[in-house]
Amino acid sequence: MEPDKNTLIYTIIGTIPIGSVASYGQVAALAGYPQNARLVGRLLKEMPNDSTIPWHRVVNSLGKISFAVGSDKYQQQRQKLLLEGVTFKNEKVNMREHQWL
DNA sequence: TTCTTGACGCGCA
DNA sequence: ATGCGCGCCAAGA
Repeated sequence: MEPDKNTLIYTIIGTIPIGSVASYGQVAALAGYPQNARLVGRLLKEMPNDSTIPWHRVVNSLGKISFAVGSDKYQQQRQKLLLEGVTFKNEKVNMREHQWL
């Protein structure tokens, strides 16, 4: 396997503090891949379920969860964020208060 | 090997 | 605010 990008990305996501969120694009940029937000999404999708990384703190640039509203995954992520004190406004995170960086 | 997909993002109308 | 097109690029069919 090629742990390079993966490890770096996972590490970065791991540094997102509780109560805040980052966009796929931001994480990608920090990892040195500006322009490739999809890379982040793909890795998260293929990440092992037993991993402890806070994947739920990653949302799209609009502050919305990248899953169909009402879907199982959507509910899960929303719930995790709510538990950390993240507030929403019409299915969108209040970026003004929770945006990382 | 080519074509389609997709946990994205940005510029423009 | 909303929709559309295009760029990105690895995985799957």
